[in-house]
Amino acid sequence: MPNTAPNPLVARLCRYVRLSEAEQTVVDKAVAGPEIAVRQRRDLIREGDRPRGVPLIVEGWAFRYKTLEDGRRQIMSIHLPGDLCDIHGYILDEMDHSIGALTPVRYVELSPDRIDMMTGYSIPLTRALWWDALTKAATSREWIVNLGQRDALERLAHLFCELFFRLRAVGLVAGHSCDIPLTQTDLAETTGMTPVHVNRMVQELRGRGLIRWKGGEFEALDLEGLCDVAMFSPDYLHLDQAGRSPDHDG
Amino acid sequence: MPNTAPNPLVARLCRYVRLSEAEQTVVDKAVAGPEIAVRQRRDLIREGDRPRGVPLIVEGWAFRYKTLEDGRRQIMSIHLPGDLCDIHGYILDEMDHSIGALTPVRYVELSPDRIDMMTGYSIPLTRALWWDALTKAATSREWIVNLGQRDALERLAHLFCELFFRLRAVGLVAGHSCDIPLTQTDLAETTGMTPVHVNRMVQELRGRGLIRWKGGEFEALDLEGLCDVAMFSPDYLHLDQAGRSPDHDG
DNA sequence: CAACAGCGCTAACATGGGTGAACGATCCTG
DNA sequence: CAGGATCGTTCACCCATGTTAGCGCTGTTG
Repeated sequence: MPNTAPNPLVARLCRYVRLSEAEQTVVDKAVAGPEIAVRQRRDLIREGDRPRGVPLIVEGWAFRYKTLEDGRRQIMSIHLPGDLCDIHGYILDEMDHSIGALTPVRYVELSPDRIDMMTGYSIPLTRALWWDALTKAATSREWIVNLGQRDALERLAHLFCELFFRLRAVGLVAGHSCDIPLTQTDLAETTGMTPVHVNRMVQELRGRGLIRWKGGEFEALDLEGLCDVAMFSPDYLHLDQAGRSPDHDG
Repeated sequence: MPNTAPNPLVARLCRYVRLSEAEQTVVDKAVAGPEIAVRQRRDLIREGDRPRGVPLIVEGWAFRYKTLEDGRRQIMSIHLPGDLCDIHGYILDEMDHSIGALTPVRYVELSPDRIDMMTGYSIPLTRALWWDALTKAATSREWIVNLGQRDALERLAHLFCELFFRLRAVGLVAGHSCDIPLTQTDLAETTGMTPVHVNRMVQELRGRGLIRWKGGEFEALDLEGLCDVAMFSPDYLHLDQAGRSPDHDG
């Protein structure tokens, strides 16, 4: 089958390390497999399930979340196209949280042996996969800082910044605009506030002329200003090419 | 040199997987090396430094933290004896946060090649190391849930529960007691509240007869009650032997 | 077309937790 | 022994954020 669309995992790993033809082929083979489609608001995997393999998001937005006994829910991470969800997570017996689809999602499930095929293949490939895992760990730590130290406005601004930079790194930003298909309730469950307060803070960011956001269409009117409010620095994303041209989708 | 004290990393990995004599020897060799002592409140590594190797905590408590421009500080994780700090973190060019010593700390720094020696040695060993890394990732996610969804009392109770279970798993609990050598300011920087409010919440937990905590000596007077308040479930720690006898100190 | 659900938005009110300041106890140090 | 630092503790006050309720728009479905 002809590979018209570029393999999103190859693209991701090339951000970290220069991969040889042979290495790229290995990754291609690992990713070759049936794409699975999940409808919006359905789960890819549920807490308590035995993990089957490692989801690689091909299209759409997914998220990890955990629900407390009394129904409160926290979104613990957001996964964009090209994101590998917890490589090696399959060795645990049981999921301690769920992964759901924020939008319609298409993903490939990499089986353990395909993962092993990649991780064992060569030093650069191993390194690239590790780099990816470390970046995710760093992001998760940054969310802890966000929730622990920043106030509501800063927190929201920070999340917008992170999403913007991550989307840009995978070519999903055109000019200063991108899709952010989250509801205000999603943002609330991500930033640990109520939907009502998210609304107040969104209005504030709009009022300051920092963002436009309507019907899922997001525009960073003043990216620098937004970063300032958030005290955002993209270091933790370890984007090699953080400064590269945003409209690089050719 | 005779190994009187058992290798803490071997002990840790044996929690996850049964290791052969040969595998244990490999781990022993990887850990063999000079112990480094850090004084209380000093840093093991600072943000911006190039990581040298992977610290393995032998004794004492360490913590990762990040400081915002305006001085606010968040503790992102706590490392107890036997904890390996971010295996493979050395492949990043630069630390995006710091690691400090809460108490006097003794640690060994595993060089990259020693890490590689272990990770490549055998399937069970690789798996054990992964298991450990995954557990840390899960803990980090749980902290996100804690900060995002639980209120101050629950958050504090949850932290005490986590520390208690983790200490118990490494044999540092006797009966229902253990050392928790944190100041209330440390707890504040961990749970995202002010020291004043930490104090109020500690009093509340004491008042309910759930804990005793004085001069660093902690006692879980009513562990079940504490877990209830916190909505704590130890699942995410993936302790094989969560229920084992607490006073198992040889 | 009617009914309904999801979403953004607003308003009035309630409260959890922050703020700033102070005091005593303990410990270290000169 | 005096002075200073650190830590736990308390208090009075106030603000950021939660709570509850409701409105209107839009899209979906029978």
